[in-house]
Amino acid sequence: MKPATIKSTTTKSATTKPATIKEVAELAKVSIKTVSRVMNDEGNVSPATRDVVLTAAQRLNYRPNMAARRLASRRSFMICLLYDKAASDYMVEVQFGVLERCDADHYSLLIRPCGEMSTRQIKQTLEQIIQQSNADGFILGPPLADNKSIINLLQQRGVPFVRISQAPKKAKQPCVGVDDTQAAHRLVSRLIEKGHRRIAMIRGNPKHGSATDRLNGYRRALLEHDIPIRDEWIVGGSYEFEDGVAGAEQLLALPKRRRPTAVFASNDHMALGVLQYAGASGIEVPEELAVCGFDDIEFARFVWPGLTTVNQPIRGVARTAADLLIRQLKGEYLEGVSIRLPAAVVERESTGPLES
Amino acid sequence: MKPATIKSTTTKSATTKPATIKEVAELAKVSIKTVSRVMNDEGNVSPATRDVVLTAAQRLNYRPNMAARRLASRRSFMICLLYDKAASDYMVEVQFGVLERCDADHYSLLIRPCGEMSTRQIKQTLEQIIQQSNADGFILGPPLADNKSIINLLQQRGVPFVRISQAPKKAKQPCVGVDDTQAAHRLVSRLIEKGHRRIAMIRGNPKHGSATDRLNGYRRALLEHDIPIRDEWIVGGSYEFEDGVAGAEQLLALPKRRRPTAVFASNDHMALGVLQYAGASGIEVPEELAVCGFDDIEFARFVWPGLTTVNQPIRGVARTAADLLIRQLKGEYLEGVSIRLPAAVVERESTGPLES
DNA sequence: CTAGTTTTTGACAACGCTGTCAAAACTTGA
DNA sequence: TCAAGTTTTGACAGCGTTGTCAAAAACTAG
Repeated sequence: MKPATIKSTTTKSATTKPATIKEVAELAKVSIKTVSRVMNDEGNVSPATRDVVLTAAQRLNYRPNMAARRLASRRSFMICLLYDKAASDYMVEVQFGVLERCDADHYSLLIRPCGEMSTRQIKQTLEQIIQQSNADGFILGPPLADNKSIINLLQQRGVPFVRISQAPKKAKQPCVGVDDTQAAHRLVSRLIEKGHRRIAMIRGNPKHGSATDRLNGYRRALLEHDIPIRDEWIVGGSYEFEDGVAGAEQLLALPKRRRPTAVFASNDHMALGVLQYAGASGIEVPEELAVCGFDDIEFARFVWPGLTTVNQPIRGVARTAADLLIRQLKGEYLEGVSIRLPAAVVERESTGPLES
Repeated sequence: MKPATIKSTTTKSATTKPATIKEVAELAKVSIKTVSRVMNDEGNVSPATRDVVLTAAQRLNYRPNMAARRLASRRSFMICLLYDKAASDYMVEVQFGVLERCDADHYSLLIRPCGEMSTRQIKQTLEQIIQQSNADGFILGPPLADNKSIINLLQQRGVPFVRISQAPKKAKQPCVGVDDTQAAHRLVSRLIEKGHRRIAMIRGNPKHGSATDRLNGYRRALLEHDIPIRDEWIVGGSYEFEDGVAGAEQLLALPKRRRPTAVFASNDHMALGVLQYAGASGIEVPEELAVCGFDDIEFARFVWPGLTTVNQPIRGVARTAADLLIRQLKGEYLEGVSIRLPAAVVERESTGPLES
């Protein structure tokens, strides 16, 4: 049976209530199921029918009702981004990246910051999201991405998820991250090339896999250049500005000849802390002390001297994570996939004159 | 008819598929409608029945399926936060605030950054969200909150929304904001108290209502102290770091006696730009030049000298906005409501010694 | 031209809830 | 005790899709 051709009429007024699949079907003189097939690109629809349906849909300004679709298909077309409060710039970038990919496939994004929650609370929240909102999948930002307990829960429940983490480990779930070790290695090597031999490091929050990776990069760079690794040049921290201040204080209190000439802080916040301490105590950067960080947050270029650091392709990582998740939701098999995007060293004034 | 009491049995295993309203009804020996009433606090349910239903629900670990609820009730229990890309710290705070309130009433939050979209595109996106996702209401962040065209669209469609804006204007829709004029006035007054007479201002992005307000506060403070307002001390800007740098350059290029001793930048980004320019050109802050900003972004306290600025209760504003929206959705009549939260001046080193 | 195969189409029952409306059960007052 | 209210409860029809399965149509090969 040939579907009827549609005669043009006036477009529906903007304030009318949305057209339903039934109306489209009537206008196109086909069954609602056929309309459904067309809207979902299910195939097995003759091109002619497809056209008729499409123009009918367009004429009525039809958009499938998500609630109905969700109910009937038992999928929510929602993915949930779970994250700690983390650095705000970082998360905004992640959100952008994920959203970009979601939009392409008409997924909605649910955001769920878990800053002040215990693991127990997070798990409870997760249960609720899975059951109530029916999220199709999750993206875990750091450091939740490395939380065994949460991963297990998701795995048990059989909900697909992708981790954004620097530490892929042996986990089966897809994981996207930046090669922190390599980047840290490059950064420290650069310091060595510039003539530094006494290079200190301020470590990151041990809860984040990235902290270890960055430390390893530092170690490897020193080893490769036969520079001994001294414990007194490796101070603790947890990614906060104040840790940088404290670390700088500790390092610069060392007797002159054991005092480092360069500091690699595991992230920019801490590096800025070092910068502030140096500024406050009259120590010239970079002349007396070279400083570098990691992350390339917005303010790395706003301070004086500009901070040498590592720029991570956060948005790209996030987009990739979303991509992996959506592909999984479409049925692709991605077990064990782990993608690491390279990060670039950004040199600014805090490690010496740029023309060097 | 008395509903049956429920005998305790083993709790449902975690991996079982979610219980439905029907199952709860069966267990409680009531109709599904009654369960629905209890779950929605509809009233007209006897306390005894209520208890029975509640324990049944608990025993089955029942959570209403959102998709079904949405479809049946023609509400989505979703609100959409629409914003420009804006400063990331700002938006993260807004998100937090809105989420806090949303969680309390089991609303989901849809985020929709419109950074690189034209007004036309935004309107299209809006239509889609309204029709497809059925968002119950919107929260507009600045500067979208001041976009006539968007407001009109929402109004026409009859979708409730709340604006987050400094410039309530005469609009009918509820609006929440910070009293920027007052805050700027206080800040500049403080500078005057400290002895400054030659106070410059770097203006904000004219698209944001806040830019005008802050300028007005500056003006009023000067007027009140009989300090003439000089055009050469008011330079343009659009809230970007670089505008601060450029503004500082322009201001500090003035001949010595007309050169300002203090600069009020309309936001922290620009103030940090001023700080950087000063640092790079060997001008001492605060000795030669006092600097202050607006917003109290995270880095205001991380630079040296720490930046004097205005701390806005962003999270509170956002929470209030969400509150107004949700109350509207519940049927409250809030036309014309406009709430302004006060902001606090935060003094740091950039405007002189703190003990002053 | 026919039987067999594949492709295209449609009827109709879910999906899990809320809205409507009427029935049942309780109150109240005379 | 009964009629007239009021409160509590339930039956059942949607809500707008998708999934299932079978029928119809269109091809293919002999």
